[in-house]
Amino acid sequence: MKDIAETAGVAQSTVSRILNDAPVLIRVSDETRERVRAIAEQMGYQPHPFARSLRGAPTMLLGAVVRDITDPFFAGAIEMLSLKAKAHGYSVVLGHALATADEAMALTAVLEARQCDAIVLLGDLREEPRLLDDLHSCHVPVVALWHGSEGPSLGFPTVSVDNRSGVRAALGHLTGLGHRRIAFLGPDVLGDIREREGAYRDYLVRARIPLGGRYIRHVPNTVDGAGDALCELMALPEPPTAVFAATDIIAVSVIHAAFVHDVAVPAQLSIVGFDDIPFAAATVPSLTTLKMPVERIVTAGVRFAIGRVPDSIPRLVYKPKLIVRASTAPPPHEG
Amino acid sequence: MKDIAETAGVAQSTVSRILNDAPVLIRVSDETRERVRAIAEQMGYQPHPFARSLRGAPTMLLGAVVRDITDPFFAGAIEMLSLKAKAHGYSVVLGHALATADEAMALTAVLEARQCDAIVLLGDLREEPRLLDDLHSCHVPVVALWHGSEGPSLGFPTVSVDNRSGVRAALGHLTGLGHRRIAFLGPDVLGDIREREGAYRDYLVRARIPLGGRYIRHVPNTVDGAGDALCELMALPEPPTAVFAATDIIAVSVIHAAFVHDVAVPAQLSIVGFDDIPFAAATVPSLTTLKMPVERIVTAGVRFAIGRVPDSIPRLVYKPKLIVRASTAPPPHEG
DNA sequence: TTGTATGCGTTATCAG
DNA sequence: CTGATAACGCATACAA
Repeated sequence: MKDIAETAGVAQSTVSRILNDAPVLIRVSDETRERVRAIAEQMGYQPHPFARSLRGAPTMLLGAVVRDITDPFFAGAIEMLSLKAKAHGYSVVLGHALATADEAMALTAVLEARQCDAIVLLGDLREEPRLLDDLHSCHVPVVALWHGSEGPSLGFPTVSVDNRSGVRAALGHLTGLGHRRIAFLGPDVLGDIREREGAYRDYLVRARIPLGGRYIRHVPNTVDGAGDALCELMALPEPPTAVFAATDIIAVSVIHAAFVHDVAVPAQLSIVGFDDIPFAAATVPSLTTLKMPVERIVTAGVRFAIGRVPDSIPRLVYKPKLIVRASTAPPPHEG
Repeated sequence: MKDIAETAGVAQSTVSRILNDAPVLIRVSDETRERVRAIAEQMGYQPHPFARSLRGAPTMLLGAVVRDITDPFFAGAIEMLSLKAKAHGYSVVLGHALATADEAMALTAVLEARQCDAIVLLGDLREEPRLLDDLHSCHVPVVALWHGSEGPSLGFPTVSVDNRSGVRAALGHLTGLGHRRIAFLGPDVLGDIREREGAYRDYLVRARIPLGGRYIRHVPNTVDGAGDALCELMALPEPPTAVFAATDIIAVSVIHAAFVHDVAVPAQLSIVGFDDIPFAAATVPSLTTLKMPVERIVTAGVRFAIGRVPDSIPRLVYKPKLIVRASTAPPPHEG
C-alpha cells in the first residue's frame, strides 16, 4: 500500500481511505480516486487482514471445533458452515477435538482459536470439560450446535435438532406399521444422542408399550459397532421387529450386520436411522431416517456467532423430517 | 505484554526476549527471567500470532482447498491433514472450491488463503483454471494431493496414489476370479480418475481382453449417480460380470442400483471400488476395494508444504492396497 | 481535499 | 545484561 501511494504520488492514508470507501463525510476528488484505484488494481493490491485485525478489526475467522470430522454427518455440517460463513465473508479454521487427543491438545485448539471472531462447536463436546472451561473464559462468542436441547445450559447459545419430535415421528411411523417390539441402538454419550434415548423411553411409556429398556443397547458410533448388539437382540426369546438407530451410521451398521446374519430387512426387521446422511439413500435397502435441518441449524448458529450477542442465552431447536424409504415395513406375522 | 513488563518493572523488549527463549548469545539474568516468567504465567499471557506474522513470522496456518468436503474420502483426508499439520504446530483453514462456485469465489478462496504459510490442494482442481492460475502467482508453497501422477505438471509438488498399480491389483483380482467382461464406471473428470480409466484400458489391452471401451460409462461421483449406467450395461447382449468403480462412492451407488434392479452381488455381478472409505466395510455386501495410503500421502504433502522448498518439482506416488471383501466372486457360468 | 502522525503487539537492532 | 526505538501494514484522529 505504501508502494501504491508512492506510485500515485499521494499519501498512504489517502489510499487507505479510497480503498476502504471511507465514509462520505470525507470526500476525495474523483480524479485521485480513479487514479489510485487503477494503480491498486494494476499492482494487484491485496489488503493484509492481519494488520487490519491488529487495529481491532475482526479477523473474519470462524473457529470450528468438531467432534469427529470423519463422521459424514459432520462433514456435511462443516461444508454448510463453510458456505454460510463465506456468505458473510468469514473463513473457517478447523480446531480438533479428537477423542484420542489429550487435554493439552484440546487446550491448544482453543488457544489457536482465540484469534477467531467466534467459535462454533459441532457435536457434543461435553466429554472435553477442559475445553469447555477454556471456552468459558474466552472473550469471543461461542455457539454450540448439536449439543442437545435439554440438560443444564452450557453457558453459550445452543441450537439443536428437536430430538423428541424426531423420535416421535420415527416411532410413530413404526408403531403405525404395527411394530411393538422396537429396539434402540445408540452410543452411550451425553447430549443429543442421550436425548433420543430418553425420548424413546418416554414414547414407549406413553404408547403403553412397556419394554422396560430390555431392547436398549449401547454401541459405538461406527459402521462396525452394532454387530454384536444386533446378534444379542435377535437371540432374545422375543426379538425386536424394528430397530431405531440413534444415528445413520449405526443404522448402516445394523443393516450390514442384519445382512451378515441373515436377518431380512425390512421383512423381518425394520430399521430407522437419524441424520439422513447422503449414504442413507444408497444403502441396501435404502434407509428410512430423519432428515436433519442442517441448513437451518447452521444458519442460526452463524447468526449467533457473528451477530450481536443476545442478552439471554438462547436455545433454538429445529424439527427433523421423516424420510420414509425401503428399510421399514410392517412386522412379520407372529409365527 | 506491556502490562507484564510494567508489573515486572522491566522493559517490554526484555519480556519478549525471555518469553521467546532468545538465543543464548544474549544472556538474561536468571533472576529476571524467573520473575518475568512467573508473572507472565500468572497473568495468563497469550502471544498474539497476528502481530508476530506482521513482523514476518510464519502464520502457522495451512490453507486447504478441497474439491468436496462432503466426499467421505476427503473428509478423512482432511482429518489426517489436520492431524499432521497440528503435529507441526500448524492449523488448517478451509478454502472451498465447490463446483457450483463462480470464479470470483475461487478467487476469494485464494485471496483468503494468501496469508497461509502454504496451501494444500486436495483432489483434482483442474476444473478451476482460474484458481490454479492464482495459485501460480502466489508466493507461498503449494502442494497438490490426489491430482493424479501423470499428465503435464501443475507447477507444484504433487503427491498422489499410484492409480495404475491400484487398477492392476483390482483387475488382476477380477481376472483371476475368471472375469473377462469388466465394466468401468467413473466420473468424467481429469486427473486421478482419468488415470484410472486409462490404466483400465491399458490393462485390458495387455491382458488381451479387447473391449474397445464398450463397457465404459461416465457417471457423476454421487451415491445415486450410477443407476442408469448400470441399467444400460446390464441390458447389453453381453452384460458385464464385474464392475470396476473409480471411487467407492460410485461403487456404493452401483451396489444400490444392483439391488434395486435385482442384480445379485456378487453372484451375478462383482464390484470393486477405490478409496476404502469407512462405509466400504459396511455395504451389503461389503465392498472389495483399494485402500488409499492416506497417511503417507498427507504426510508427504505436509512435508512439502512446510519443509524447505525442493529445487525440482517432485511427484511422489504411493501404492494402494487391495482389500478383498464380499462384493467379488467368480463370474456366473455362461448360460 | 489531502497529508502527518499515531498505535495495534511483536521482534530485531542498537545503544547504554 | 537491559532499555529504548524502529518497523511490519493498516486505519483514523487531527492538522493543513
